Amino acid sequence: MARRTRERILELSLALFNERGEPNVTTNHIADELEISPGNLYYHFRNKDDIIEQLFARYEERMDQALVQPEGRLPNLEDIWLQLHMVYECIWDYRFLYRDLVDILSRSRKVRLHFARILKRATENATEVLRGLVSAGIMRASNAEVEALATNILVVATFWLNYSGVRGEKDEQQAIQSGIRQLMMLLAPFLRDAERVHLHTLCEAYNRA
Amino acid sequence: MARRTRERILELSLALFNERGEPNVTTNHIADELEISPGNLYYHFRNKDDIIEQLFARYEERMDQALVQPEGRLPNLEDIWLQLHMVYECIWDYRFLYRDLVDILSRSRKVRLHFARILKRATENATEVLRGLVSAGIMRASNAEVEALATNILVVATFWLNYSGVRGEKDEQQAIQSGIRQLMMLLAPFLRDAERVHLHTLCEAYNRA
DNA sequence: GTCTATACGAGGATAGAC
DNA sequence: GTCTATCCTCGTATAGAC
Repeated sequence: MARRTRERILELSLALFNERGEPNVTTNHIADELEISPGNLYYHFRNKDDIIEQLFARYEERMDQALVQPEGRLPNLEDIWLQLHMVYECIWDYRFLYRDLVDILSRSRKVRLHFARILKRATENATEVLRGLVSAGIMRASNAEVEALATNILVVATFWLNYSGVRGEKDEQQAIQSGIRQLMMLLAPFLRDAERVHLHTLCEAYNRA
Repeated sequence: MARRTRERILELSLALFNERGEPNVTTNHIADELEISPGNLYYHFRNKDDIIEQLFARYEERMDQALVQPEGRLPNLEDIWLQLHMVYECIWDYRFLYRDLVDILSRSRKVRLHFARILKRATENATEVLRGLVSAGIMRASNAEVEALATNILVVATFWLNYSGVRGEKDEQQAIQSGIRQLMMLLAPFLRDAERVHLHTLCEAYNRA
């Protein structure tokens, strides 16, 4: 039962962190709900931060997958939409990280460095996609504009769930859909007219879905 | 010395919250640094949340002032720049609120409602300014675009200091300047060519300042 | 208004038996 | 691997003297 208990601790921790916020979940809560002893929990993990670091490692792996680019061809608007969906799903599944981002990063150098890496990679990814759109003639923007746009995409993506949560939005799918639309509206003004119409059609379609 | 002590508690609390993060500052820390007793602190405030609510009231008043529109004329780009500066200065001075926004809002219904009010007012303000630019012919955008743009401005403004902090930026003026530039880059693609050039000149000027 | 002293509970963590 | 028992520390908050 060793692996199993360790796994159950991680799963429940993630669920409780997401639901109640990491600062509001103690090791005792976790042990209680699993009906194991606190001592047992501390057999499997050095401390609470250890649990968070293990969860972060899974988050990082998942996000890395979501940031993989299709090889050998330029992405179209549907590709982008799909990728944003995977990114937001990942953020949603580990939203406790984003809810208390500054505190969590301040407590662990390791997590801080790895999060910086993810942010860097995501920025490069966004920049690359945007440059692809520009060189395909789908989008028109200067280098400075691409850079600023990539940053704004990162900021909005990183904090959208916090923002929509503060605004009272509770439904996951709703929050994710509106998050994607916000990002798309960020790059819409740079698109050619034909592509802008295409984007609007996509938005309409997903609004009804 | 009554008013004075109360005032000193509020001032130091704000400074410590901003510096170390609200969750990492206890009432004992505050009392210690002021060289007063914990009991004395609790004579002036019911509890820690009471201190936060008082600080929030000051924040709210300050932000309300920053959101006042000049009467009787449409704002130009310099007006907008100045207003954004006042907004960011206010956010900076109360950045502990933004650092742990979700947690702080979850603990106090009062603060939650008032923050929602500020967010609403800021969104209306942004929308109004954008509509002004559109009707003055300085900017071209549909209603849907104005709405999405206003939301993105709010998201970026709300979380910019967190984002730039996570990225390692420590200098206040630097962070604020880059925050303003990011917001300006958000509306740049909607501006007429002449105004876009004007904006770039402004950016250059402030970059050197 | 301010202090001293203290109660109380919570959370993190460990020792040692089984 | 798991449990029981326990410790320690910290943070909040109050009582009562001055």
